[in-house]
Amino acid sequence: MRIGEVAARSGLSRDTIRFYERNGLINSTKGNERTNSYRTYDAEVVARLEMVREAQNAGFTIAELKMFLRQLEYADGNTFDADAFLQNKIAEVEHKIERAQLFLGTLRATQQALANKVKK
Amino acid sequence: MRIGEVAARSGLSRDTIRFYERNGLINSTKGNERTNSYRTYDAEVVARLEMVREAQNAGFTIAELKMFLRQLEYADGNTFDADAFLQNKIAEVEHKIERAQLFLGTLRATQQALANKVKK
DNA sequence: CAAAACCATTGACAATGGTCCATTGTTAGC
DNA sequence: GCTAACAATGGACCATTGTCAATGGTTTTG
Repeated sequence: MRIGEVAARSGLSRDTIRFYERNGLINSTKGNERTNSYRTYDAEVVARLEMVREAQNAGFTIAELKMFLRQLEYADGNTFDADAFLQNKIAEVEHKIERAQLFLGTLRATQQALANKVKK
Repeated sequence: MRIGEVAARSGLSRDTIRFYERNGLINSTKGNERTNSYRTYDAEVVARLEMVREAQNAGFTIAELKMFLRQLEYADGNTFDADAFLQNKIAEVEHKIERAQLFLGTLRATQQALANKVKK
């Protein structure tokens, strides 16, 4: 499929998709028609973009994502790095979740306090 | 206390603290000595900076934090906005946590897949 | 009292994650 | 065949979140 369709399916702008491609998060091939220079995207990139969004939400930077996705691809030779990297990231995300839950408590308490103030 | 102590206690740089103050996340007063222009910080700002860090971790931008902290201060008149704002934010953080947990699953699965590949 | 450490202010710089624009070319629909 | 919509490329631009350096003054300390 072409970039427009990827954009429509993923909800991202074409510019963003190209930006991600420049940064190595996805890739495309040259397309058959030799009349143009349009790129062709595999259907799987949509899923991949989905994952990118999840990972970003979890605090991954684009540089980290690039590494992570490379590991998904051909995790053969340098598996040591990959494992350590993942281990780190997992711990990081876990920690982040814990702290978010704490903060959620703060938010709820604030809401509560506010409600009381109103009733009074 | 002066900015240096705040920095030491909070673990943030003086520049960052000033940056936060410029952006309305904390404030200071003028200090008694009229020989200098040093600012004085209340002890509570350290706790406040702590909360700022938590909130940022949970995805708050500085602009949002500013609003939130203002509500904590004098949530009297416009409590409607504050409540809606908090409600929104709570839902947002909850959603974020859920997604982070999903992604954590992906990370673990990847780690698992990698481990299997190695054993093979 | 001299030097080291601290403070305020200003403005430049930087990294991250995009977004927008202009230009040029291609394709699709009427 | 014309026009609208789509695509590629390059570079400018943007907001956010800080960080750094220069300058000029103040305080602390040995």
